Amino acid sequence: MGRRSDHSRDDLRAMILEAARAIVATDGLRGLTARRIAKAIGYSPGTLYNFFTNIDELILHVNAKTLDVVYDRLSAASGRGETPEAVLRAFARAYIDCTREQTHLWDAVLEHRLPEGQDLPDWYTMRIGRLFSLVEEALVPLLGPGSQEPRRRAARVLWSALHGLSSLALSRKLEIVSEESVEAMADHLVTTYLAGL
Amino acid sequence: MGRRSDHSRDDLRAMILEAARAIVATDGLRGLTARRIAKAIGYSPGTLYNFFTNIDELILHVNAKTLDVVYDRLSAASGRGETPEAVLRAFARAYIDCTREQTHLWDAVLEHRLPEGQDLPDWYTMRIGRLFSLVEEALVPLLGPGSQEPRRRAARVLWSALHGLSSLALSRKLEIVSEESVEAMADHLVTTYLAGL
DNA sequence: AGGAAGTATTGAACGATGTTCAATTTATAA
DNA sequence: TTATAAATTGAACATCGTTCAATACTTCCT
Repeated sequence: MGRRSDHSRDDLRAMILEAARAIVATDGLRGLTARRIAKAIGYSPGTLYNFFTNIDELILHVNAKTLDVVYDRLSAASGRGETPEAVLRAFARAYIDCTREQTHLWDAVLEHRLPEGQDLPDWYTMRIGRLFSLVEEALVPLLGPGSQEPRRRAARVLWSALHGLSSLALSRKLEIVSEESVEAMADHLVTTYLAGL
Repeated sequence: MGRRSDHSRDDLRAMILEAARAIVATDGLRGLTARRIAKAIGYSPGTLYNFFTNIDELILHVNAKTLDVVYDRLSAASGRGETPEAVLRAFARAYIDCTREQTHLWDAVLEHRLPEGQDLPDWYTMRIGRLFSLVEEALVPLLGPGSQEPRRRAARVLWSALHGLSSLALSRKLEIVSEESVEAMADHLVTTYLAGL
């Protein structure tokens, strides 16, 4: 079989990623294989390698999409809330909700590692940086716009802390009884940390 | 080939785990294969399956050992420090040092997931629980021995926060903009959170 | 001592994986 | 219409985890 015109180049690329995303969403990273993606879109495995150099890069794009979704959710949540504390609590809540609604997709973000020696590409790290920035902006009213360094640090620490909380909760390593308690713990974390500042 | 008497049953089991651990330590989880472990100890791949039901269970044991090392290090560090804050800072420091010294081994703990639907065995979750307990004990002088629930929560939140910090640091997702050391951020986290309490 | 019973170990085999690439087929340009 | 370029295939390769009949060794019993 040779060149087809069933789909444009961009469409095909999008189809691959969408199929991969759907597989990860239902079966996790373990369920993702080149042959399965290919079958899902009606192409052969080799076609994937016209768009991605290997499966790792493809996963990176799937994860980038997940990061985008989280970013959008947090952006939407940043409006709800007057005080910085309220905004940050909304962030925490949105983040936890997000990871709970798409467990496998978020798990893929945490689980996946590039092979030894390979660094994350810039277009990927930028998406992580954006999340930090969101928190940083929320801290401006509290710490003042002048002092960049303390604000930067606070944003990183606070975000990392929330990340740790939700990641342990996701893998059920917190031995939590009810699901409500993760939110309660996040609230507690935000309040206490801000009070400490 | 049939039954050998080169090593006792316990020795052989220990050899398998030690070989697996060495491989993970140098090449990460990606480098770990049944055949490679077998070759390292001079046995055939099939032998591994006399001791472990599958590779996932074997990895779980490798990770359990890593958790034990971390626990021992934290225990040793708990002596250094008068105030709760000093103890917790020592914890944070020990934890970060630990994950930095054995990057790949700790990465394996974070990276590995069991197949869908399988829960972590009790002998594994206990090792996680012990780490929480360590933090909880350090909080007794601060929160009093009576109130279990707030102490429990504080321990979980604080530990999760440290975990998030070091896990993001390990995957180099924190140094995206700032240069500040992880140790400084951990110190800041402990101080601020305790102040907030 | 010698044979029987039992057990540990093997290694070939199976189905799956990621990845490559010559061959093929189609679209486009001349 | 023909020539050129591009995209798609699918068989092939090496490797993976895992299984299991065959085998070679230990141990036990007589």
